[in-house]
Amino acid sequence: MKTVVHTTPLENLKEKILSYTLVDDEVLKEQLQSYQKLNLKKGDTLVIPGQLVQHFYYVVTGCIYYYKLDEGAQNVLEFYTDDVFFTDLPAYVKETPSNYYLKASEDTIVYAIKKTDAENSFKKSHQLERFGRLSMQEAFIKSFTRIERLNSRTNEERYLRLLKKRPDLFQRVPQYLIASYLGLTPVGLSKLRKRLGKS
Amino acid sequence: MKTVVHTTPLENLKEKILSYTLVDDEVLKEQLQSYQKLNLKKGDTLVIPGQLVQHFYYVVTGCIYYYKLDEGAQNVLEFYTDDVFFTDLPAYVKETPSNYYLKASEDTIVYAIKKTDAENSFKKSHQLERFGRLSMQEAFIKSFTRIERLNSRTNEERYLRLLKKRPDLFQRVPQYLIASYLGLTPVGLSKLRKRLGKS
DNA sequence: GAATCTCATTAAACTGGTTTAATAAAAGTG
DNA sequence: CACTTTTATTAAACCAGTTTAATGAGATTC
Repeated sequence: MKTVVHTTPLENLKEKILSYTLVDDEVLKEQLQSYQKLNLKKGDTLVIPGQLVQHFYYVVTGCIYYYKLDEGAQNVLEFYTDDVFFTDLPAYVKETPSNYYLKASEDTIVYAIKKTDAENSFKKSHQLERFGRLSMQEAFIKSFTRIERLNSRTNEERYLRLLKKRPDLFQRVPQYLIASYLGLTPVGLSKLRKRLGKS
Repeated sequence: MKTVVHTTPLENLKEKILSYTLVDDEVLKEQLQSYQKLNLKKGDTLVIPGQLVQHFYYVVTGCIYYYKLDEGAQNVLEFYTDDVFFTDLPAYVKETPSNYYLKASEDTIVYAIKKTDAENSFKKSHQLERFGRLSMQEAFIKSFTRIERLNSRTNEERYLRLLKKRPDLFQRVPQYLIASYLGLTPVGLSKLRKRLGKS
């Protein structure tokens, strides 16, 4: 009989928060109670265009992709996978209808916290406010590296970089979504791959 | 004789901070004392590659552009103009040498706060921590809209959008930097403009 | 005010993408 | 298993950008 160290999803979230800054146990406990667990099936959506975005999310396992439709074409901005926070921030902050989809590309477990709860906790606790600042800072830096890549690399470099940095994506997400993320058409990515394969 | 309401640069900064959240007067006063005023001439740099980035900055007037060199070519990521906070965040946060330049494209006044001072103030004051979080959130959203544009628009749309949103840039910054910001060569931008002019 | 720099435009040849459409292969589904 | 749906590849025609190099037009400097 095997002894398994069982990590609950909520413990993942707790560890994640503590990775940013120290938070007293009672405060953290109360904060964690504000999160609601959601089990999403492949294809389920958290947000669709026109909706208000009243939650902040955390992916425990699975993959959420963030995209919009431009003249019928999916346009992928980001993939959120294991142990990251996300939401549609512009809509969340401004409380205006979203222009985006947040959709599970596979079965996915997320925790959701209501904006009002999140804001109250920031107001009540300096420590959680700090966690908020630092996680936002991290998100900003990630977003910055995205800009860096979009701006400065050729498609080929971006493809190779993604292949190296997030190889799991190529297993779990269809290639046409990756093409979109790289700013290519599926045809374009296919040609690029062919070109590389030959050399 | 004219009566002029004179706004000092420091008052700009004060207003900016208060635009995010309430901060008690004494706390704010102390915070403002941590900022050092810098008068930059056109071409002066705040950061060059290889340097550590130990300050957070605020542009009062003027324009700082944020770029790196890729095989000799300037690659512009952002222009920071009046009343915005900025720094080279990845280098600032990780305390690793910068890969970028921060350079004045015209005579520019900035305020600078040392990282240690900034961090202390966040630690001491929940209100300033909150200011930190909200300003970071705003920066993230701006960066996000940049990704949105880089990712989803054609060069033509991006050009027209920039022309509309930040017409001042076209007056104060050479066109080849704008081309770089749009992800084009100077030649490419020139052709694009020609094409548009004709139609 | 002549000489020098800096910046924008144009031309020509080239290229890595696009679109559209057909085909092939793989993955669900009853 | 056969059927349908989804995803990836290929081909062909096209185009918006690239590079390189020459020219032009404004600023700057002495």
